[in-house]
Amino acid sequence: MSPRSPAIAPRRARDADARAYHHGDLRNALLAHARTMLERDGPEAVSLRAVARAAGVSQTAPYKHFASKDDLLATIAGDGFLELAASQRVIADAQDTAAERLVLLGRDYVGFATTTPQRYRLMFGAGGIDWRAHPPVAEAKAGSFTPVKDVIAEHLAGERLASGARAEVAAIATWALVHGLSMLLVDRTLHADEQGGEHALVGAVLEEHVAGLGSQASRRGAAAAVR
Amino acid sequence: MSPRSPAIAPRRARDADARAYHHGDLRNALLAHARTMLERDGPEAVSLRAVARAAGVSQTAPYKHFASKDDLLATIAGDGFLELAASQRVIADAQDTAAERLVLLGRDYVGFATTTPQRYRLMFGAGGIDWRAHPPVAEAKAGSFTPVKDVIAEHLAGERLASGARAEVAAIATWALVHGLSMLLVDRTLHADEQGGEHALVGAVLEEHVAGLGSQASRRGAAAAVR
DNA sequence: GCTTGATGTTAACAGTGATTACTTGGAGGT
DNA sequence: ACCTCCAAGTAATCACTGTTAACATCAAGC
Repeated sequence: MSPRSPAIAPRRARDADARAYHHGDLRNALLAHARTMLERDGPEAVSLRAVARAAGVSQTAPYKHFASKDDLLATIAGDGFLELAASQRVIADAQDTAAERLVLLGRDYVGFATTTPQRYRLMFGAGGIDWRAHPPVAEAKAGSFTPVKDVIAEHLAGERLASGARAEVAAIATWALVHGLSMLLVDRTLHADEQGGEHALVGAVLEEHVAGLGSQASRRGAAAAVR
Repeated sequence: MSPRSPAIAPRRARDADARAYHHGDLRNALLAHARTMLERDGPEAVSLRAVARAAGVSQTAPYKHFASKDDLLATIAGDGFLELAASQRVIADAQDTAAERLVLLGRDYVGFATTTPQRYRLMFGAGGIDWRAHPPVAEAKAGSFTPVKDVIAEHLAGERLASGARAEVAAIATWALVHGLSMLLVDRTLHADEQGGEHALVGAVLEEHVAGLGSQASRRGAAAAVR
């Protein structure tokens, strides 16, 4: 994201007086204030004018850096997906068992969601913005899912009956499970502290899921589902 | 929901002229138009004024029937949760195996979500309304989860090691799985037709999950998660 | 038949996203 | 050293939103 950030900052030559006519780094300042307001009030309550006020500029100044309010939010969401993807990639490439990495991936995913819950909500549709209208965001979103998909494939590689379709289903199920858990926590439908804390809850749910993935019973179940 | 609907409609005495000064059944007309616009444009784009226009009434008339826009949306969401809960209850009380009923519950749940996707988004936080500020909605929401919880408890009742905590975790995992799948379908992150259709996808995911729930492996997994 | 209260309407306020036309001032070529 | 150009700021304005206050209407009950 942040496509046009110049390699070397051409402004802010004088270092002292921050309040020139030209702001110096308004784009990033706007993003920072928007992120703060996003996490405080939620995506629906973020106002471009309020962001501009917080940055100390006129209400139309943001339009020199973002085509629209949606464009600003898309930048934040896209950065979020890239951040998530990078974090997941590191875990996926670690040395542990595939099963262990799956649990770690799940913990990391849910942790990402609960650390910046409003951003997570934004990333998954809460502002009513369709990322298909913002291709870089759509790409980053898809990319954030590939580490899980890879590790699932690896986890099921040693199995008989391990068709590609089965790995695909298992990957979708895992994503759905972790995403659903994140959503229920983020919108406060579930309260982690009533379930022994996030660590214990995510651990219990994921260990059960991953163990089930490899079991004889789940193979029978998956086979039965085809009919 | 819809608390104050009179037992017998006291107006619309003359049946012909629909355009009296008093609308006759404005409350329900507003709800109907709101539902239509909700499903067409999403919760974020629903405007109380547009709803009023659609009903052919002044923009402040809705305030005689709803305290605020959020109140109108809360009514729709609450009705949605009641509808979902009723449908789930019927399946939970059917004659099939607990395992079979779990799959049917999942199908029903995902079907509910994908039939009226924008309403489902509204019910789960899109629109930025916190149902804790609308107690009847919060109750209806909690109630829509109990059928699954009951059947999970029943499913695990025959097991050794079947502590209440384990059933609780399994219920949460199941809810998260089905809710996550619904969300991914509803916000078009996933496309059911690329996965063999919704029926096949939900079937595959749920059969695998339910089979895993009862397996030896999942018991080992759940035990391991405690550490 | 008069009063009353629920159900409408009109007018207004503050806040929003966005567009247009303007000003400013720093960077680079001559 | 100057001068031009254009990215990055501003002010004014439009259409729209949620919400409130004050006023109008009409059906029903005493």
